[in-house]
Amino acid sequence: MGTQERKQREFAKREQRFLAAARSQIEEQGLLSLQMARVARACDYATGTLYQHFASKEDLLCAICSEMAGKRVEQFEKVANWKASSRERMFGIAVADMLFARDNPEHFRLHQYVLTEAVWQAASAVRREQLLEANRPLGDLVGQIIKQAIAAGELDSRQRQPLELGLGQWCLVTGMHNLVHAQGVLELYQLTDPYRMMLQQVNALLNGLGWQPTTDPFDEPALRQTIERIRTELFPELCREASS
Amino acid sequence: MGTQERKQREFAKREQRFLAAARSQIEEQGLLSLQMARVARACDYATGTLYQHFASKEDLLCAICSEMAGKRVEQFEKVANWKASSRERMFGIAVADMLFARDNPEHFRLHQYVLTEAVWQAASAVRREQLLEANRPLGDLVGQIIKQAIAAGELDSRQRQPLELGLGQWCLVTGMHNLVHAQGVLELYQLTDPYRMMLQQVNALLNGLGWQPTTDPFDEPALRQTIERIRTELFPELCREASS
DNA sequence: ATCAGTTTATGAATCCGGTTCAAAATTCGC
DNA sequence: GCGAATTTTGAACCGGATTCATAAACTGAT
Repeated sequence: MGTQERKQREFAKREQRFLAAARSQIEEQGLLSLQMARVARACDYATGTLYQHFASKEDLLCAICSEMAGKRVEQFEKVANWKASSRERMFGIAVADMLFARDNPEHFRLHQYVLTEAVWQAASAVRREQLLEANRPLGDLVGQIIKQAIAAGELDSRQRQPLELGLGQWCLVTGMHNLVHAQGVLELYQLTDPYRMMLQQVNALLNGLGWQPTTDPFDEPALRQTIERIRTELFPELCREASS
Repeated sequence: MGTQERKQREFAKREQRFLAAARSQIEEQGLLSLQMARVARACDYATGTLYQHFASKEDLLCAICSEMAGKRVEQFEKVANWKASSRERMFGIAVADMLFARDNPEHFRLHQYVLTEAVWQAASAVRREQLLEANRPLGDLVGQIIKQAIAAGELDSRQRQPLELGLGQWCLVTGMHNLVHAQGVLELYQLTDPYRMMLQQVNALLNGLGWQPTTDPFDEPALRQTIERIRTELFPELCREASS
């Protein structure tokens, strides 16, 4: 029966509208002043209708995060399918994330907030699962790259699971996203251009894992050139300057 | 005049009591159900009195974080003053943090929450500054170790600022604390014993930076032995098992 | 087209807990 | 001991998330 499906489609569409409205409110006024009633009003619905979709405000935030995660996965996919060495692609993952962070400044802030105990617990189990699932491909893609590196003899697995080897870069990148959003911390130590530094450390880490071919992490011109190449080849639509 | 000072002391003491009460409530019932009125009641004061000390709930959380940061600094100091090579001390910092995380399971959860935009903005400027200052020694101590490593010829600075070189480990550790507290993420990829993996990646990173003497990150017995040595020599009071 | 039954939308009322502030209690200086 | 100044009190206030009784819309059968 077609009516059933049409309804479902319309329901899904409405959810999109709610999510878009919420996102735009966050972008304009910050996470702090997001109000459920306003989101509903902005889409010409009553508050209660919004609650047909989201069990709570935190649930809504979780859903926004899942949506964004999809976009991030797309960027990771481009890198994973890139015709380049395993090492270049692994490094490309970090670059992609840096570009993603610049293109979606609110995303990691929100992500950080959502993963907080207080928020996480207040979201529905379904949404939590959904967010985890939306993020799973990120790990899977990185895992693939690592497997290929091992198969190609460019990395010695040392009998580790693929993701175990990639965990360091994962944490390094996550940690930097955090640091960047922690108002005042980087300033405290006068660290500027954090993502450039992050990429240097990523290269050092990959060298330390023995991932071939090794590169000089502190060769700045080469670093800039690599970043530029990745941007133009894989993300031509992101045309902003390379400087942080 | 002595009365003035006595008052100040008593005021400070009361603040301690409030902080302790809040901490114990968080420990017992979770961040979610911390209530200002309950904290005040638990210390036999009225709600308003609590607000003489803390401008807001978030302000209180920030203060708790600062207090804990002091304890963390003490642990870092022990490592920094340890009679051991620069490389061992740098690695020791990561171990100290791992032990701290086990000993204070709530700390990093809270820290993560407090650094969130929504919470950070709601704390008073004074508290924010105080928290940053409480954390500054962490970076300073690491910076010292790095300087000494360079001076001793165990690390090539490549004309970087000390902390720039240490940023990778910093992010790696921070990222892991985050991951560990993000319910469900590690399970998703069946990663167990995350801190052991973190320490391996730290060693790989230090190797990649050319920090002498290099070690084999995946030599498990050696890793366990090193951790055990650090624990017994520096943190005899933390006597729990080494397994995660 | 009409009707009973069912689903969905509405938004005012409820609830919750953080925050305030006028009144009460205490302390201070004399 | 007394009036002024300071501190404490906790009930009232307030904002905003959430609920739910009611109204509206839809469904499918006659």
